[in-house]
Amino acid sequence: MGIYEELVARGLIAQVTDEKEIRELINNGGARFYIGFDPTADSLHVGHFMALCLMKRLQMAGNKPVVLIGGGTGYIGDPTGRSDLRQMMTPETIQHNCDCFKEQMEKFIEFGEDKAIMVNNADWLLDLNYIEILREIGPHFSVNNMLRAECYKQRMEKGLSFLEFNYMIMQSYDFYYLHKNYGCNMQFGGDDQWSNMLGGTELIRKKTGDDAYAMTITLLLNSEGKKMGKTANGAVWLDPKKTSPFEFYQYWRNVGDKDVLKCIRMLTFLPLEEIDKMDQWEGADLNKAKEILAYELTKMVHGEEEAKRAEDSAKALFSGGGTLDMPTVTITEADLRDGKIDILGILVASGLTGSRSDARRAVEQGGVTVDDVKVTDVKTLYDPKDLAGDGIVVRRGKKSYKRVNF
RNA sequence: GGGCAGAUUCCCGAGUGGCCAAAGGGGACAGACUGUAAAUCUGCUGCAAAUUGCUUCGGUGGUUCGAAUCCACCUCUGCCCA
Repeated sequence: MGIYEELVARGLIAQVTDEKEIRELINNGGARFYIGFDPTADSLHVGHFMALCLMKRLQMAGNKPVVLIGGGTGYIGDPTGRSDLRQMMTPETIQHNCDCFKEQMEKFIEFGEDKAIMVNNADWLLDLNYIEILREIGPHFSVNNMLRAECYKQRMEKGLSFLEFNYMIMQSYDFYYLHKNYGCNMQFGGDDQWSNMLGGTELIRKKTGDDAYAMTITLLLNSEGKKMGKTANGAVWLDPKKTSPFEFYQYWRNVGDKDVLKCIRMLTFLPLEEIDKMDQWEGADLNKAKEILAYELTKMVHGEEEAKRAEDSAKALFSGGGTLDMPTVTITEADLRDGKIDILGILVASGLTGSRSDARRAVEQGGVTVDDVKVTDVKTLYDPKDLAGDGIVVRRGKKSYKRVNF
């Protein structure tokens, strides 16, 4: 089975420009492909992770990856899939984000001579001359066609600025530039990037007469059609400072039944035969699949040691027993009132609730536990002396808990 | 540049002088049931020294005993015309 067939079997491929040619190309290791990453935040998230894994798979099949960091396109902002105007980022933020991306990527992809290379489109986009570029590539774009593209259609009602309108052109130019200077013949991207990517293949054909290909990766959607890798507080980040390994583990441990196998297929490197076996699992057995998913992904992102710790903590927390390794918060003198602290104060100080009102509600609804004993009185007081040493374990709801000491 | 419409709490969206911390829905959170899933039911969703008080309806000023609601100016967004 070639790499192309494997990608299909894993459900990773969404759209391709020319199936036959692309299969031929990547199965024989002939692709020099790029994936672009726009530095919209200071950490990569799950969506990027998928793309990086795809790079790795293709690289293992002998293809040459080019990581393109959008230090230049970050100045514009991709309107795709957004209903409102992106906030413009300052050059400093963009630079900072690029640096963060670079650091994280180096953990997944090997860069170097004859391996993967990393480029930043700031290097060529920022110096473009407006008139020159207009004359060079402007004639090859039809505004009529662009307006018909799905990504802009969605914005026709809410408004689309000229700035954002140019995003597609810049991305197309990137592909063209990489084709000319690095022999890049293929682009990968999220399925929402389809129109932007087609812009590139067409520009290349019009400018050089060469064929270039594009292929999109299936967006990881859950059974309700929502993007996965998002929580109420934002994305699931790869940076352990933004999403702790435990939270990361829990996110995957908690995916819905209908989504587990899809995630395992798309995100892990487990052999397909093994996954097909899991496909037979039903009901409570699926819990095992979730453990595997969570463990595998945590291992890939944070390393084996962290994955084990997250797994142990989860087991201790949900299956009872065992002292677990948990986030600890230390109460300070400033949190005390008359030498003591009440339960509400503890909840707020530990970050388990956002405000005292919020904490009060949590207690009133019976959602707060201290050392496994339900707290029923909002006015319960604690003496800091009792919190010395190991302190107490405060739990809010089923899944959030903190150790609190003084 | 001209005309019109609009900006309400996490989101959508009602409210057009007091009964408004603001309907309804979604989401989030908590409880029950479970398998750390889904579905369902219940509660809850500005802040606090908590049967009360304080701050909030794009911004700033004003009218009024009283303003999310009325007036003036400003900012932003959409539509139409240029």
